[in-house]
Amino acid sequence: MPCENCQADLLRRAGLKVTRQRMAILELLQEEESLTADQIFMALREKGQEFGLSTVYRALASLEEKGLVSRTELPGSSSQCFFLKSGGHRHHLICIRCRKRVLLDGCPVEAFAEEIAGRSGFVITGHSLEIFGLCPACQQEDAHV
Amino acid sequence: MPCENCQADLLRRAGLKVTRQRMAILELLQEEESLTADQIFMALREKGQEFGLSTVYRALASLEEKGLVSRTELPGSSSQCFFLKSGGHRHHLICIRCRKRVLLDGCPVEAFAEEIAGRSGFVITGHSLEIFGLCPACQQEDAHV
DNA sequence: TTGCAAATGCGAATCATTCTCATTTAGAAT
DNA sequence: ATTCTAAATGAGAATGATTCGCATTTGCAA
Repeated sequence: MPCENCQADLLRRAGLKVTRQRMAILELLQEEESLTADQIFMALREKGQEFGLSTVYRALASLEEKGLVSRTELPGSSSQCFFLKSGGHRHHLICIRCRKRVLLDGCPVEAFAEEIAGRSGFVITGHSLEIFGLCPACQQEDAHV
Repeated sequence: MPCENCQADLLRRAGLKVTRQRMAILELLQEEESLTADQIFMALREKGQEFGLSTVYRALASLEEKGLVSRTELPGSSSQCFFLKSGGHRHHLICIRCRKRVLLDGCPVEAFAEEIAGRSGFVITGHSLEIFGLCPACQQEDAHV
C-alpha cells in the first residue's frame, strides 16, 4: 500500500531530492498503469498542480536513471510511455487500446538467448520483449461499438 | 541472388510503381543490414542518386505497408532503422555497435503468450522481441581499443 | 500516344524531446 | 533557526526526426 512517506523514502534512497513535482509524478504513476510525459503534464494540471513540461521530462529521466521508472513505446505511437518499475527483470502485457500494463512473471527469452549466443558468436547484452493484446474490458467495449 | 528484375517484380507484385527511387532503396537495403532514413538519404547521395528525404520516408512507408520492409528502433536511439523483411514471423539479433542484424529462427514467445492469454483474459494480438549484443567483429574491435 | 493516379521534390509544419539560463528550493552545515 | 550550495525548476527557444501541402513529374494501363 503506497503512502507519501514510502515515496519520499524511495526518492531519498535514490539520492534524489524530495520535491513536490517528483512526488506528484510518482503518485500519479501509481494510479495509472502507464502514461506519456504529456499525459502526466496534463493530468497534473487538472489536479491543479501545474508545472513545466520540461520538468516532467527531467523528473522522469532522473527517476529512470535511479531505476524507479521505465519507459517503452507502444507500436505505432511516436511518444514514449512511462511506468513504475518493480524490481528485477520483468516483461509486460500491454493493452493496445487502453494501454493498461500487466506485469508478467517469467521470461521465455533467456534460454533462447543463450542458445543464440552459442550459435552466433555474439555476446548477448540484453533483449526487449513486449506482448500486445486487448484487455478484457476493452474487448467488451469493442463489442459494444 | 538479388537482381534488378527480382526487385522490380517485388514492387510490381506489391502493386507499387517501379521507380528509380524505390529500386535504389531496395538495392541499398540489400547491401546494408539496416539503415535509418537519413543514412539511406546520404548513402544515395554519395552514389550520385540524390532525391528528397521525404521521398525516402514515403518510399519506406509504402514498402513497409506492403510487407517488403520493417523497422525497429535501437535502444537509446531516437531514429528508426529500416531493413528488408524476409517473410514470416522472425526476430532479430542486433549488434548494438555496428547495428548488424541477424535473422533468428524460431520464436520463444508464442507458447509463452498463449499461456498468458489464458491466465490474463487478454486477446493477444502480437509481440515484439529483439535481442541485443556485440557481434564477433565488434568484440574484436572493442578489445583493440 | 494519351491520360491520370501514383510518386516525387521542396520547403514548411508538426511533434516529442532536450537544452539554456535565470530563478527557486531542498536539505546539509552552521 | 539561518545560511549556503548544489540540485531542481520554469519558460521558452532549439533540435531532430518525421510528416504534410502542393505543384510538378512519371509509370504504366488503355
